[in-house]
Amino acid sequence: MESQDLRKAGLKVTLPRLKVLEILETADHRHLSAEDVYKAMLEMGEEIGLATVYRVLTQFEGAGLVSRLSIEGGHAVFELEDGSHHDHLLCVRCHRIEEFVDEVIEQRQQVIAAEKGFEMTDHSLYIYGVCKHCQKEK
Amino acid sequence: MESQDLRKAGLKVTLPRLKVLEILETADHRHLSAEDVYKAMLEMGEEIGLATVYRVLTQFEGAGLVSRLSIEGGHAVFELEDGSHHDHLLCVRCHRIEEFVDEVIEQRQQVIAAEKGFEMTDHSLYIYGVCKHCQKEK
DNA sequence: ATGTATGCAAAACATTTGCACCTGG
DNA sequence: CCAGGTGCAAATGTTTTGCATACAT
Repeated sequence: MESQDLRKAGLKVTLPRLKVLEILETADHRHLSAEDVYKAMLEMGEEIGLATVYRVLTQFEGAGLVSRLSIEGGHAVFELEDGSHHDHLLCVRCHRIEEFVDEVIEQRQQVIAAEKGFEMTDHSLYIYGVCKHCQKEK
Repeated sequence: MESQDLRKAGLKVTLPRLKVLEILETADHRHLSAEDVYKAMLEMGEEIGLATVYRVLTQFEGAGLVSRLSIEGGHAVFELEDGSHHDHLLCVRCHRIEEFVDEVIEQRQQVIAAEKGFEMTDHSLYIYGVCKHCQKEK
């Protein structure tokens, strides 16, 4: 029951929050923009303001329930946090997003940060390309 | 003489363009936002509109004279293109930006893209951390 | 009750665009 | 001279905020 997750995060269990969680869990793609969530809510027949969606997603991010991807080109995208770190591959044609994990890269990053005298706190890696699907199409 | 570079790119050699190039070449840091360039121009006593800075930088990007970094947190940053591909390390405290090249990571990215059936067109990698300098300060 | 959450509209940002005027070749 | 470039102001798109109202505990 996700109400617990909300309470644990110090957030009151409200309808909008539960609905946003539900959408993140049941949507066909794991990666949704605030706008996507907003539209999905309306389609579900739930009243909500876009501002609330942003507020809720930001709070969820702070609580570690979701993570925010900062993709090139304006709007942010959110995904449910499942504890497993991973990076992303993005199709420049259809905007499909895939995930991957690569230990070699993870380690090299540590080494590079150390070489430069940085205490690494985070990193972001996006590989852009044309996915299988879109290659066929033309 | 950089007028040549402009002409080669099919751009008229105008004062604003030359000045923007000059600022990119002589600024103390290699990485400047449009706003930074704009302010530098004004300080130099040159009249320019912010819109022009954006237009010029975008054209330069198209011409391969500069590249655009899409860092987290809103505004884009531009650097003079020197032909050598590299990625970036960013200090989360002082916002210093350092560059690095790592063949191992470059290759792994190719492999990952291939495994996922992507034709890789580009990638963006940013390592965030606390730089040497900022570690001492506190 | 009472401190949070919400919705709406307005503000804030970074960036882009329309348009009349100016300028380089 | 004339296509292309510039400045300004207004438009854009995304995200944030102020404030009065509504709700969870």
